[in-house]
Amino acid sequence: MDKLSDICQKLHKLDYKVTPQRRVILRTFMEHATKHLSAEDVYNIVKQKHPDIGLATVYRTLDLLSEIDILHKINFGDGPSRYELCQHKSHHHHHMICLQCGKVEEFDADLLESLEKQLTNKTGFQVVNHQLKFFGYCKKCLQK
Amino acid sequence: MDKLSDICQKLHKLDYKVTPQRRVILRTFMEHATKHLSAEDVYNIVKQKHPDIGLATVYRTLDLLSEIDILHKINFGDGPSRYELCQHKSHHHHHMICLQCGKVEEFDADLLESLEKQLTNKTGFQVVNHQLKFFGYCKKCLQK
DNA sequence: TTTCATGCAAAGGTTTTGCATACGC
DNA sequence: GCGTATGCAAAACCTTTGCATGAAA
Repeated sequence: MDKLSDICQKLHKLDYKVTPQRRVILRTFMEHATKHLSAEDVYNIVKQKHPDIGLATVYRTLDLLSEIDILHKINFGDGPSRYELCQHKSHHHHHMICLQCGKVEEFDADLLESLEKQLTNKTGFQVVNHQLKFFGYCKKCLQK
Repeated sequence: MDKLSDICQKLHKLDYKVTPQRRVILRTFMEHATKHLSAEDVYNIVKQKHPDIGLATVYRTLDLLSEIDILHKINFGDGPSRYELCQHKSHHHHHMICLQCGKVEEFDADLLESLEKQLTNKTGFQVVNHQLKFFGYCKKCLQK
């Protein structure tokens, strides 16, 4: 979908500088597209090839990238906030969190459009995004 | 719905002690049923009539009550976790978070049952609860 | 050359923990 | 009386901030 160069262009257009740190953090998300990384996760991955990076820079970059809708910030209720690339699908992609083992799986579906319309009609609230989490037990844990 | 005495009975049955602190924290939620209280909120309210209570006790009580499904823990992405009484409706009650003013409103609907069934069929994940948040702009902010 | 980004260290906010004491049962 | 719950203070954990330096445009 979005390539690194596309995202750098977006940064440019918005008058943000394209620094090596921002580049390497973005690349980290592309190389771990299926995972939900915390700031600490990103920091540890990036430090291997870029040992001088600071944790504060990671936080600032994640904030920035969330602000401009490149990353999506989620909190699963275990400690830290986690981030994933937005990509186009993200609006219809939800999380299943296993209460036993803590694993987070993903599920794509869009049955919320009609619910959103109903909500706007009733309340006047204009929806721009939603977040849906399912809590329960994953297949593996059920088999035990 | 659930009265204080019912909840105390539940504590009893599970071999937890019914202390004045637990009682007063529960009463706080009953008296602020429409709000989403953080640990600090609860602490400040309770301290007015019970100045010796400790913040750690509040945290431990909120944890306990969430564990046994009396309270429901939510994180709206602004600092602290917040809590509300579960009550029976809570499974079909969702939150609308205004990106402008930060106000949290509630919306009741149950269109997720069919989605949950579909999810279980496809993935084998057994759902016990869900959490749905809508982000957008509230009526008041739209009018400005 | 100007301005924004970075690294470091310190501070801030939220939550958890250890331990001696107090209290429900 | 036994064992859990409490209060306090300290620590742990996650995140933000101030400031001097460094690098992108």
